[in-house]
Amino acid sequence: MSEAYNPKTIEKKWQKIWDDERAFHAENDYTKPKMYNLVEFPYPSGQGLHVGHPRPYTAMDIVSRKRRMQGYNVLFPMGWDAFGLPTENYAIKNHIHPKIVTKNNVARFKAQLHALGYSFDWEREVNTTDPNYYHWTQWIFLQLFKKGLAYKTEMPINWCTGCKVGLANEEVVGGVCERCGSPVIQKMQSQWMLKITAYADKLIDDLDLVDYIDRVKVQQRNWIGRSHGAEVDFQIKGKEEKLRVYTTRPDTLFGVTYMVLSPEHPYIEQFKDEIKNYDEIVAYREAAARKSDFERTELAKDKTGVCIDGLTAIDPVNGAEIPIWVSDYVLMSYGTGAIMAVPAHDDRDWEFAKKFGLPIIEVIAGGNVDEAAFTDVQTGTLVNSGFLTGMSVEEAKKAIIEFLDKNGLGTPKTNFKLRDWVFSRQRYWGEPIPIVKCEKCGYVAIPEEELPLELPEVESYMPTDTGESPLAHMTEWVNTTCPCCGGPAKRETDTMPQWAGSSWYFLRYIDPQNDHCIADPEAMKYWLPVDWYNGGMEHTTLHLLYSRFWHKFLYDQGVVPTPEPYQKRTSHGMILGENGEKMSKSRGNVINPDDIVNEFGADTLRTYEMFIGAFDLAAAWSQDGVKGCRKFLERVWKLQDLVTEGDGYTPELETKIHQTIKKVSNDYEEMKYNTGIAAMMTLVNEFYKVGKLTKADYKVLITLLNPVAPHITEELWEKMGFAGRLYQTTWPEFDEAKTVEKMIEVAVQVNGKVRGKVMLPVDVSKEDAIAAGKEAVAARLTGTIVKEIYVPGRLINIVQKG
RNA sequence: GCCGGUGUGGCGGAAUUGGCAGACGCACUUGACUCAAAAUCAAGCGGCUAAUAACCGUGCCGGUUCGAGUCCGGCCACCGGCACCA
Repeated sequence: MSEAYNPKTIEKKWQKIWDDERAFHAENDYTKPKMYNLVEFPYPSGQGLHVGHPRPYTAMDIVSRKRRMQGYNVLFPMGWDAFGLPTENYAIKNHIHPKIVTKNNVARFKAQLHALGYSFDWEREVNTTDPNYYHWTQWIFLQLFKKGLAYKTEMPINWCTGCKVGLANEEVVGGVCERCGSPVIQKMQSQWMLKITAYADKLIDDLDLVDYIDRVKVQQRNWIGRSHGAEVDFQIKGKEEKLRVYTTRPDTLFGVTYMVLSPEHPYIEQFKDEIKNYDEIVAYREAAARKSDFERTELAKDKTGVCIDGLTAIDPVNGAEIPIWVSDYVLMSYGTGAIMAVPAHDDRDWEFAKKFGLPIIEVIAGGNVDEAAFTDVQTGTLVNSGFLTGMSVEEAKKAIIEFLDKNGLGTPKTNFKLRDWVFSRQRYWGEPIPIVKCEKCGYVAIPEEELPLELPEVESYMPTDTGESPLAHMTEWVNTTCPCCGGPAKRETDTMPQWAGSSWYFLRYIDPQNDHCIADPEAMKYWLPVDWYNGGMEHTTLHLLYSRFWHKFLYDQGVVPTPEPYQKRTSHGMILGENGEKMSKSRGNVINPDDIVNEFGADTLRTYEMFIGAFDLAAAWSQDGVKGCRKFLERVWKLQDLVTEGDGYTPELETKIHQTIKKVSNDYEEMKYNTGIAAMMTLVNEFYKVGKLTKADYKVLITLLNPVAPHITEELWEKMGFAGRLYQTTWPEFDEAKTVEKMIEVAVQVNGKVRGKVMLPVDVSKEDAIAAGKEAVAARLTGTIVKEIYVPGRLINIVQKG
């Protein structure tokens, strides 16, 4: 009898051996086929590891371990995304330097990850708060600055009243701060911006080059929000000036019955003398400005507006004189801040026209514009539209854009919803922006030799209500000289957002110690792109988009060798509490992974998280389910007592073994871990049914299981006296011919209902199969047979009438 | 409102993509072992049934097909994202 399975000792033992043997170190051996697997590096929070972390980490660990055994040079690194507000807030509250807080948190996270037995190459560990790392984050910023893609501008920003910091649009969710839930207000502030919009087209188009799961691509496309249309000029009656609008439906130009300006449109000021009801319009503008984001959303259905008395526009295609309104349903921040309204074919314009009694002119037949706007672009035909009449929407669009262009009345135009990236944060615990402001020279980059520009020590990390970073109080640090003219200058005191360090970290893993550049170009050429990147859906329009942007910029600068950073992107589902709700302290349903490791072992936790359900869907925790997985590992452990000497597979299980190798190998690659584990459970059950197994049988089982449960299998490998280490062995092969059963049970249906079964040889002819099937259900064949179907290896269906 | 996802036993979930619905696991029931319990092992386990008979059964309604969880049309519910983007 073998001794009891004791994960505590086994797991520590093997973790030490793997460390000592540098088992998972990825060499820059360019002769071997490579695979670069990436998981999102964690933010080392004070709470420690969450049970959500091991799900993606174990999944990619499985793929990495399997591919190593298949001969790949696998890079599977880990690091720390350690700048960020929670650390800073904790530091303020407890009067500890954020550096110390970070160090402690990293140590704890690392110990926890280590205890889970991941095959990370710890020699390539990176930390975004390390000056040797953020040296290169700053360097990338300087390249962006030099190419005009980083600029400073005074603009209204999203100001979180809780965190006292500016936020990117992507960080504001439903009018409140994504992180702390405090209300977000608009505040004028001078901000560093990154021109991500310059890459909007490439960020959409190049999605065709990569293998991302569809929902990621769809979400990125929607977020970037590209639309094709035209800008059209409307003459303002009696003036030189024209009113320029953006429309995606220039084909409806004959149906324009009014125009709308955004309340902030400059023409309101410019033509204030002509506008007879100027006071009324200013009052409307002020009322609109006072609306909170929440109110604007809530009131979206109920349109408001004021007609400008004294200004009208002329329709460029038919000379009609059109009133101009002001309404807050038109945004200054998109297009030209003004629209042509076609109530017959736009829902919003239709609502507005109905409310204010404006005319509705149908120009596309196909609907009933008295009832609702007709917005279908597939089926309608143009009417009441001069030279466009009779055309389809598509034809009309082409024709009108050509017409406008030729006559100087408008131009084709593409617009995006994507805005530039607000890159300043008024906080301490981030990368200093390596720029100084000189009275004479303006904003000047600090010389690259001076990088890294390190964070100075400050007395207080407290953020301020004035919107200034804590760094602003460090006068001896702030006051410096201009690298350009030598005159007095001030350092930028804003820091970078947390997204900065994570936008390029996968490059640094390739060559983490390099002092001369981001990473050695030869090494990047070998390792890039990342072959497989798994991460959370919540990062789709943030981190994933930002890092694609930076990578594309670096590609254009010749720094990196590939246009896209990640070849394949997959995403895992969330782990929910036992009650099916999101885990949180306030709900009291948090599971601590340390407790599971202590009670059941890391291998059990890993197995359970992979067995819990489909990898891409959310799944609720179940403590009983954890026990079930421990039981499975116990059964694998105890099989050692049933092992007999012998080279080949147990004859009666040979087919099953080949099938299992095939199934598990495929399932790991397709992230169907739950069914792969189920297949191994079935095989274990078969071994117990037979009552014995050969060494060869056992070898296959523990090799297949190794990526999921690496410690127990490595221990069993040693106990069985197999040569070398399990992690160094090769992945088992299957013989396709041997995965096929010789005799197959086939269902026999009569009129589509199963009425019997027959055992048939796999290669039976259709005629013989049907004959055997008829015999099996002879008693039921009372009518006239009209059809006989045989699906090889599956079923026979006899269709009869009467 | 728009976009995406999901809906299958008491529960988590399978189903080779149009071919025997419920693999695997949990929970439960019964039996063995035990003074007893736990653990372990064995058997059972969708509903209706005396039944291993028949029938019903994959959110709802309809359709295509010899055959539908899977395809088509029309709904409903829940989850996630976006939200006056012209």
